[in-house]
Amino acid sequence: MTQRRVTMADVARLAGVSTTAVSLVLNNRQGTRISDDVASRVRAAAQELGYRPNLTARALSTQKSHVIGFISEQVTTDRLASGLIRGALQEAKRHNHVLFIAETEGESHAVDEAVDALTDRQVDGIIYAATRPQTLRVPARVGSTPVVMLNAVSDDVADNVLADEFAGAKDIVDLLLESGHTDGVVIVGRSMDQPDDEWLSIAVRRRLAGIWDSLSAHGVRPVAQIPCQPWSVRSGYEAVRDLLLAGVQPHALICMNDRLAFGAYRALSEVHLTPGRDVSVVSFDDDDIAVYLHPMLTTAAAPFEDMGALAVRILLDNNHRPGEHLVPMPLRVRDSVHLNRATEAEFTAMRNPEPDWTR
Amino acid sequence: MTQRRVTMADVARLAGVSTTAVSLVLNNRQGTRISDDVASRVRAAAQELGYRPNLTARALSTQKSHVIGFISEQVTTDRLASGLIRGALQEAKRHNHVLFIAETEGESHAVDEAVDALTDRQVDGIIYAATRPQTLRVPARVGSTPVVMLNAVSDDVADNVLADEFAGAKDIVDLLLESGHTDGVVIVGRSMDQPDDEWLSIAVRRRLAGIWDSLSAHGVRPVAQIPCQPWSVRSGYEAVRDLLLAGVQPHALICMNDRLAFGAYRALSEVHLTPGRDVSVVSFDDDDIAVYLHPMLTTAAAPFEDMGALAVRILLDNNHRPGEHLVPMPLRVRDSVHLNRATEAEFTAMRNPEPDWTR
DNA sequence: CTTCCTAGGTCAAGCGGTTTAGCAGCCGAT
DNA sequence: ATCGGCTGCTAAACCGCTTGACCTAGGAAG
Repeated sequence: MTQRRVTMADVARLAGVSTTAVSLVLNNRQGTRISDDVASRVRAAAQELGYRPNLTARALSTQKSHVIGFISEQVTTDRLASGLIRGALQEAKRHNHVLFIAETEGESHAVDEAVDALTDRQVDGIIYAATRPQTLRVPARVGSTPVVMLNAVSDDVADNVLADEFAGAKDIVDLLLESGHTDGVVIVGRSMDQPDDEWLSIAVRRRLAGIWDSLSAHGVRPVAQIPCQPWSVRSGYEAVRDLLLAGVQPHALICMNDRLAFGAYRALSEVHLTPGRDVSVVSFDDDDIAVYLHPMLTTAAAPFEDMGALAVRILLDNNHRPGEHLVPMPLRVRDSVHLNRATEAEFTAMRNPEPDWTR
Repeated sequence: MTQRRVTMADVARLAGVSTTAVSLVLNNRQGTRISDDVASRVRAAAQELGYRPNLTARALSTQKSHVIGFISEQVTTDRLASGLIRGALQEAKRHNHVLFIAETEGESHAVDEAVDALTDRQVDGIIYAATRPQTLRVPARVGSTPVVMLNAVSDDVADNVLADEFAGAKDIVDLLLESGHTDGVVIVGRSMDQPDDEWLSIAVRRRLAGIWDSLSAHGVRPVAQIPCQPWSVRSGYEAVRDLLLAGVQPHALICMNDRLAFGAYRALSEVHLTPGRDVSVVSFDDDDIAVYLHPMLTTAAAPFEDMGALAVRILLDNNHRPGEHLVPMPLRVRDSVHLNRATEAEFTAMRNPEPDWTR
């Protein structure tokens, strides 16, 4: 029951050596002169007793806890924070680190509390993850603990990792246009000349820039651009419904995210237009709903897991060059874009080998 | 830069007392005789220096880390693990605890690794969360660290928290039947007399029992029961499509989960039957997709957040009575069941005040 | 004038590791 | 014989906090 955990002293006693020797052997430190005889005795003893080092004690002594703090506005919400966490988790594990998780729900006093709770526990670094890539102030009180912003930007913090929105947008629109869908292009979610507002985060800005870069490279002008305030299913539905009511016949929809696309699908099906046949649709994020849709959505995936992993790597690598780290957005080529022969050949390899229909 | 963190010794020096005094004051321990004068000097000094205790050191000394380990098969996946984590997180925070997260992806060696990683860090307790309420063996090597199973059951572990599937099922089917939908009842997902298989977890068993309890209490016999192997969107679609093809006209669908319901919706709409008008649909889990559906799904919600919170409370309360802890499943009364006057009055209060359409 | 409380603290030994300085023995060179 | 240098290992300080044992001065009691 209250069996004391076996300590280094126990191992030392059994092996008939000092704890120093045990420490040196078990951490197999180079450059220290320990005989093979002692080394093997120590190892045998440790093995026999089932010794495991107490990492709390080690942390106290070495000032390295092998723990990373992960502060996030929310831990739940579709793939977003989940993906970031999951990526960070796996990368941390490979480096024998463990993750503290804290949630702030956007309240700034909660951020301070979380930072305190983590630094009080000697974390080796802090990852601050936001649900939307915004510029935000990170609490000054981080002391000497390194911080990296994940899916966010801060003036005070050197490192931040973001999705490569520009390239992703360019790629997915290239796919659309090179499949021949250059007429009747509609952008759902935002117009280029719409005035700036709180919604215009860095991510949106770049996503839009990528779209336009591709459009003008192909000499294409959209027939309509519809701003939407929240990027919700309802907004997408209303936007496309109104468009159809106004008599516009779209042939290619560029939706600013998957939720808008979901709404667009509904509006299209109401007038018996089938996505992927009558209208090609591309979108962003690869939200969970993307594969629930019928036909499944072709979308530029937000690479959350990769981003989370990269954040950890940056934190652990103390001679990386600081700055902005962009993670590519992989294209999920599914069924909402009708491919022509050329693009079929080029993009077919990108298809999900096994769409997770069965989930 | 490399500014040393202020320690208790610093505070003691500034206040002109011993570290013992500082410790006693700052932890305001009762029954120790410290003058008000000293106490206030200590507090002032701590305040002035911005002292924060080093919790690693404290943990080493007290053998209590104020950290809880959370091992989960997956951290992501729709509301499931996310909800459990989120609930645990918030409850932990209220008790000044922090959560370590570890993920196993179902591999058993990963479980051992995770347990080691956590116990090496002196966690005060471990929560083991599964994605499906199964009976599973928990590694023996947990030593003296208490464990609670979350959404799972183990013979070796005393405490486990589960959703109250029986009551939830009974409630949601009561709602359906008392709204007058007693003819043409179809159970989608499992038949009562289906042979046991790996899918028949405790949760499913109880859910089914609750359904039948309600049915027989109301003297209702379903016109059909359709087993489905994975409870996926596709299965639900195929099940209902085949049913309709066979000429059965359902008026009330009891779907074993929301994904099946999603598929059922599609099959119904193909023959121009509208859920909530022509056919009432009830379901389980309150998955994310439940509110994306049109009309929104009336479902018995899996109370993941409450379950996570309860697990933490159990772990921290060392004189609770051990055993099985059931958490009620709240009904989400939305639009897929056509209510009659009586049930309207009774259940209308349960409606979500603000459906999160806008997400 | 001792003795005994008691109020008000302090000392020092942990907790379980890491790490620096140093010690003993042995050998070859001077 | 002396000295320096190497090899192989240990003593002890330290990381920052907690805690049971102990110490001291002042007043009350004898």
